[in-house]
Amino acid sequence: MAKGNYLGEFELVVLLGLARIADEAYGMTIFEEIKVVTGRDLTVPAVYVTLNRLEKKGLVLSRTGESSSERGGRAKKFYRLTATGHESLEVSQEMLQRLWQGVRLGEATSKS
Amino acid sequence: MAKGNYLGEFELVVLLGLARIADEAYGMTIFEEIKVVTGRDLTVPAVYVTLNRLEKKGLVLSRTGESSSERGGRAKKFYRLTATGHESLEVSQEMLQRLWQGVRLGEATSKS
DNA sequence: TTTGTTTATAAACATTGTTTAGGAAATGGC
DNA sequence: GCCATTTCCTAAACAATGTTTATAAACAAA
Repeated sequence: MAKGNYLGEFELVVLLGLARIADEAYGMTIFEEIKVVTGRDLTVPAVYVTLNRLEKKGLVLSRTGESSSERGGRAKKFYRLTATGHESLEVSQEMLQRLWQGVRLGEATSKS
Repeated sequence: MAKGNYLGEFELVVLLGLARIADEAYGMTIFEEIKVVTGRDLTVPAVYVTLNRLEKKGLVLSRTGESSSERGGRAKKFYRLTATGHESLEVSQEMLQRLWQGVRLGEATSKS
């Protein structure tokens, strides 16, 4: 396992997408949430792959929903954050906040 | 090239480390800055590898410093952000801000 | 049983993250 | 000069994460 075990870029995005959804979050919902909020051009499987990896790492947990969707379709897998996933978010947040503090993005970057 | 071309997790960290240093930023300085600000347990080569990749992508630019360090030692490579690198930071910042907004980290995550 | 819908997985490949080992370029003492 | 030491950087390999393409599971309705 990696040294610090920090969240990858997309892992963070998916985790935040999940965290934003109050209830009954599953693959498609998370996909939509990310797409809407970020405008990012992602694909559905990308989200699934990442959710599976996050689950393997213990950052999220899933339960399989009851079979009957409105009309047809495979059962949903609902996700939620674990305590560890929650902590990972906090760690990422703190680290990024500290790094961003002291950065002035609006000014000249090249003078020489 | 990747779809959205977003900054990787460590790429962002290095870019921010660089951005925080007003002048004469080079490998060791950036390494130290990241270490001090984040408390992260990184290695020097990790920073160099990433700087090289960022330069290849046009996000940073380097110039080789004059040879004379205090007493002995190879010449430094000073780095600065390019306009593109600057934009990448802005894009990352906006995306993360939007995602974080609406996330309440202080509350219960599991109820069922 | 066939068709259509929704959701999810599998496998492969590309990029990024991290480590281990070593080389380049300078200084100072002998 | 030659050798040891200091400082900084590179190379190559491997591990983890990001992304795509193709495909399958599970159900409803015709």
